[in-house]
Amino acid sequence: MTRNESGPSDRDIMQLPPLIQAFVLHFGEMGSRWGINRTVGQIYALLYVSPEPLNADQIVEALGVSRSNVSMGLRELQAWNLVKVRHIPDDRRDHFATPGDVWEILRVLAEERKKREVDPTLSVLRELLMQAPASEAERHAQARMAEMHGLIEQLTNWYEDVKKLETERLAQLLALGSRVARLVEATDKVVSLGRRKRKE
Amino acid sequence: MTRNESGPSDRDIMQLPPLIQAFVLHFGEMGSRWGINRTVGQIYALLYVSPEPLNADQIVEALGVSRSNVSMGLRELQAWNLVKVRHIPDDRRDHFATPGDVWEILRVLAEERKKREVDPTLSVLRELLMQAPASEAERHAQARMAEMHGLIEQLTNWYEDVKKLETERLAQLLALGSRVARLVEATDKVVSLGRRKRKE
DNA sequence: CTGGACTTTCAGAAATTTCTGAAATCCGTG
DNA sequence: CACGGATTTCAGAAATTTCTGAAAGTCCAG
Repeated sequence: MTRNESGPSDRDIMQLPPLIQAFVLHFGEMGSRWGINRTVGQIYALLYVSPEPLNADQIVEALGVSRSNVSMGLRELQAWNLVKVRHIPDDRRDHFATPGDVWEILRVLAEERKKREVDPTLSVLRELLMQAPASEAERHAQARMAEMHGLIEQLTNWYEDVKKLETERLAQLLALGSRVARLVEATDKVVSLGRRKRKE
Repeated sequence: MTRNESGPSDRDIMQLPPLIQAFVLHFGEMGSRWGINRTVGQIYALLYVSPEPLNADQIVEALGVSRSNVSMGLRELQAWNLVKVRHIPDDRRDHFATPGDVWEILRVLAEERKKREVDPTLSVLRELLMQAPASEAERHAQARMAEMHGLIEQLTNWYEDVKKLETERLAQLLALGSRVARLVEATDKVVSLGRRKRKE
């Protein structure tokens, strides 16, 4: 039974508590800077602060957007692995929730953004670097591309590496911040000392 | 998505070497995923691989877009600190170039994206966390916001920390990858051992 | 000043993205 | 297998963003 009360007036966000409304609206506006649209941002924010999974109609009512828009938004969020379907006993409708652990969310975000924003460029660069330059201009361009490729590869290698760490260790590393540099410095000395015996 | 498919229109990119053209076109298409528009992406790519600074008209000719569009694109890239003006002796026109060092570019990008994508959210979260929750729903929402805020703050603190490192050290750190975790682990032991006697 | 080389601004056109309602599809039940 | 609730699809409407040409602005040499 759908208790679909027609909205009292306009299409605005309805009776959400002000705190939640502010949060949802902010994510909606931020959405564009993050490459997602307003509705998707709002849906995500709403699910993120919701104590239990919501179904599509609840989202429609809370945000005041069309059912089909919510459907598409949820679809996109699922493609991003940012929401998952939960089933509630004795309820045929799909319910949706965000992962509870913020670290998990961070991992998913990093992974997906890398997949969409970095990997394609990396692969184009690789391809272009394979070709033989046909002029001085192309040679120079390729050298620049090689620089870019090298940097991105270093970054992604590092990322692939640290993403394997358990959250516990990751947090420790974060907490260390640049103090870790001192460690590296120390290691560096040891290494370069060792190297000096053979070379230089 | 793409407008200029294979039309031999005179508005297309002109006599760029194929390698450079491919690079420029890729950055144009990637632009949308990066929150910049096609022209801005293309301008950046073009300047990035150019051996010397270009003036606006050269960009117009290379990309086949309007002069005003180039002007706006350059303006945006300058706002991002991704291109700088260079002056060529005996030439009144402004010339533009990207920073040569890819690490410098990385720093600029990180800084600007943080400024645009993270800082506003952090400040909204802080503000919302100050308010007294008026209901159980708000209380729960605030708890979730606090989790998010905590994580973002940890990340930005880490970032503020490591961005101070010289490129040299930064590269070392990257190269270490997750092996740094072992160092941390070891240090952890040493430190906790040492703490019983003395420090550092 | 004035003329000309260079650049920016801006209103509207063009392109793209987002959103919607209606229709179609799916799927378990009676 | 027909019914009905739940969901998705999709064509077009609405909103937003990007792009352009024309006009205005800037700056300097003469």
